[in-house]
Amino acid sequence: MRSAEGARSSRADQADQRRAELLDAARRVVLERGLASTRVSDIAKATNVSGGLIHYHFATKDDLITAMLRATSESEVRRLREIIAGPGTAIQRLDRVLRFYIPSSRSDQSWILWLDAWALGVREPHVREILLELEGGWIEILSEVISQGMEAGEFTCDDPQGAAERLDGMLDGLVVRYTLHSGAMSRKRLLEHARIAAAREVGVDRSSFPA
Amino acid sequence: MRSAEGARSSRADQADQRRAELLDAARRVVLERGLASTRVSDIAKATNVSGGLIHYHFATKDDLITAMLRATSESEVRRLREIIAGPGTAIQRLDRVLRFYIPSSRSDQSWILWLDAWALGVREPHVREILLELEGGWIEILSEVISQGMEAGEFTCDDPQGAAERLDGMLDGLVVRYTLHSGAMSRKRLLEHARIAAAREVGVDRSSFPA
DNA sequence: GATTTGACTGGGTCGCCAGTCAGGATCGTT
DNA sequence: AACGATCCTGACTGGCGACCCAGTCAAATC
Repeated sequence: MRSAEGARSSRADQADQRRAELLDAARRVVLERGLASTRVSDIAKATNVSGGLIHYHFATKDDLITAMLRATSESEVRRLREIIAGPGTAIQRLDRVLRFYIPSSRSDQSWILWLDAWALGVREPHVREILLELEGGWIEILSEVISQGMEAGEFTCDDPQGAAERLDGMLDGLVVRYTLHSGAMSRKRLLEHARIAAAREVGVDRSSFPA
Repeated sequence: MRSAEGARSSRADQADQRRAELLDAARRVVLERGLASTRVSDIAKATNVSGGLIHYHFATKDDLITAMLRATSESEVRRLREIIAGPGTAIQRLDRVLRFYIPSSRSDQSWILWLDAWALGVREPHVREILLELEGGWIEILSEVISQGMEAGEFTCDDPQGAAERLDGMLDGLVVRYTLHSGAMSRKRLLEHARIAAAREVGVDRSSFPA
């Protein structure tokens, strides 16, 4: 069942690559145009591919969108895990997580995707499930860093899970505000709020955070 | 330009009433079906009215939706103002605000509207403006109650505005979680989080809140 | 080198839905 | 009563967009 094990470009590989390419284009197009006004043909155009090909690889538009959201969510959680496995004190890692949460600049509109997904998730159980896993991932990571800090004697916290839920919620809410009305909430102020709240939750002084 | 000042049912009144009725139906339909799959004809059906009539009172569907969101937002802010103008100690009023924030039961899905509106607001400046006013209203009210409490000597807080922003953000984020996955976050737990965070922000003990 | 399999094209179809329009009913005014 | 303004109806349309399909082409297999 194939020429040699060195074969890098079998038919299956080609299909996988094409699917990944389509997911990528889908993400870009949805970010740019919004879920509501994204057409299958837009994604086809962005990939320089015929409209028919989309439906060859994905049965329906919903399938494509759902797969794209799943892929994005999984890659986000993967990067998060790398962060908390990284070097530094617990507070440094916590700070890195907070900064990863927050859009890195005015032009980073990646959160738009999740605003669309939240609205979609209300009606679509598959999407809702993806969102549940993503949020669960965030909370778990936060709670894990806090526990690490407690073991290291850096932090004090009698309910890491609860603290993680509160922090995660606050960041979600503030990022919505920042994404929608960046004029009313600067990135600096957002990060400051995050550090103040996090410092309180883990029982350290706000000045313990890096400048 | 009219019979007597006692006239309660002039043509203008009738039109106003019909418009209000349509806005109300629009809200119900959007909550039930979601913005994305709400048709103008659905709203017409829900009002027992012809499709054409909608476009007699509202030029476009967008106009109708925007007006509905504006009306809903304004009524929400109005009710909020009543709460903080009400009786009781500052902490009682603060608690009332928190409880007004949180959906009153599993079946209260009113927040779905704002999830849809957030996604819409990314592309529609008019909607974004409404959202800005609504959030601004919440933050202002929170900050006002906190200030009242400080004047009364109940609270300590060196940045009421910042505290209000953090609380508002946290509640937004947690309510999203509650609305989307009520299984992962009970109303009780949500309220508990709100009280813990609020107590910290205003420098009182969590036990100061009503049971 | 013949045949099969899989990737891909592009035109077509079919249903849906916002918005239009011509006309009808009802109200207020004179 | 007559008339104009306003409210309302329901059939219609024009465009759009997801999905289908018949056919092409190239790579894999025999």
